[in-house]
Amino acid sequence: MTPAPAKKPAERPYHHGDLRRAVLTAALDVIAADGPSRLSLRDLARRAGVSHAAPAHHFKDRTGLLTAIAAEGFGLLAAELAEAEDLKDAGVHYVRFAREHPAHFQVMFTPELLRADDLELTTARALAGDALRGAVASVRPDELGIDPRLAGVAAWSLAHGFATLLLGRNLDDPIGNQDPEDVFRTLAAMLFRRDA
Amino acid sequence: MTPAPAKKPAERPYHHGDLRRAVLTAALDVIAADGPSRLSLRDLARRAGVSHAAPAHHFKDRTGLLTAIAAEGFGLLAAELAEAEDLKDAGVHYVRFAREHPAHFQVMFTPELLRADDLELTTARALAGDALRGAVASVRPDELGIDPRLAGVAAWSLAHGFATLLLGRNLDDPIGNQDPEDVFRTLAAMLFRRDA
DNA sequence: CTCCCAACTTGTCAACGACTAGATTCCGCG
DNA sequence: CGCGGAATCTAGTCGTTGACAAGTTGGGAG
Repeated sequence: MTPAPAKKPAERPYHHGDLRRAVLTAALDVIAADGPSRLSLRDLARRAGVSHAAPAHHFKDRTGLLTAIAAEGFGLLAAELAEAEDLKDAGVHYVRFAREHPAHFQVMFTPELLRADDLELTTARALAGDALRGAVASVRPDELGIDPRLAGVAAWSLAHGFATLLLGRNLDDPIGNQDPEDVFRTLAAMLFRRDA
Repeated sequence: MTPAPAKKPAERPYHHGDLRRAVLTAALDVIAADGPSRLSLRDLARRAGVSHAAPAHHFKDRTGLLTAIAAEGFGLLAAELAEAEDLKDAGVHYVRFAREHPAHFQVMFTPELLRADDLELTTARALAGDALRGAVASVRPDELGIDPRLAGVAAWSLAHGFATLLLGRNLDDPIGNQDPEDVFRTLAAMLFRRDA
């Protein structure tokens, strides 16, 4: 039997074709523009040209939609971190991810919007966690001189804080129009410089 | 006809007394427990024992309430930072503030929930910004060896990221049951250790 | 071809934010 | 003391939303 990948061959008959993806994409637009609070399932349905209850069939409810977005985000983050060459570079990729997927990033770290026990979410998050720990392990222990677990927390905190403040437009003044990734490289160098 | 028999010592008079403070406090409870998204003006009114439209008189609308909370938060943060002795200590106080006022902290850095041009908010934020810059200025330039503005960004990013991840319960595994402030002191030491 | 089931629709309900008009109480000022 | 304006709170309403229930459509497996 053909697996029937079910791409979208039709315009918009009774069946939308790929409503799930359409709703996800529209949701990401709304969140990036106005935040998760202004997200409305009915609005997404309108944008997709379907009835007001159609999205619920794919995501159960609002929380389900946001959980799906977070899970997708952790998958994308894991892929991004996998490309990093060392811990400092992982931070750069972390910041890049936040800037390229601001909606995902925002939802991923707003736990009260998510179904914490969702399987897809927890596995995707674990994947991203593995990627981070892998980056930490790539540093020779004598290079940082402290518990590698704390080094991971330090790197994560610095990257997460920088990314969060950046997305919240809190760093516009201090860093002006410099490339954020370059600025972050400087910060990371402060954290991981070897003692002479 | 005398009104209904008084059930409790303080049967609700027509005027609440300090509804503004009561609504603020209740809102902080709700936000700390369930996040700003589950905040409902009508629910707060019920908790305070007033009609569903009463809170709007003090805060105009939902955004007004959240803006008032953020402004109060920046004031509290400025006071907390003013007690710091140096930049590293300012970070410790920043983390302490986030733990002691999680609801304020969350709202302060969720700009899409706030009225950005609100006067009280902008002045309070400026106050906190001054406090942070003051802490940065307390460091002798040769001690960090880089642009002091970037040092401020680094310190803020580290403290903000650590606090954010902490409140989101993302660091439960890595730091176990250690005192978060102690952990942060270690991280800050990484950032600001002098070369050689 | 038939039947099953996922995708989608229509209808409904309670809750909410926002707005309006009106009632009650407080307080400054004469 | 009392008067009048203003602050505070109530009551009613409207449009929107999330969630749910029940019915409809159509594609595809057998």
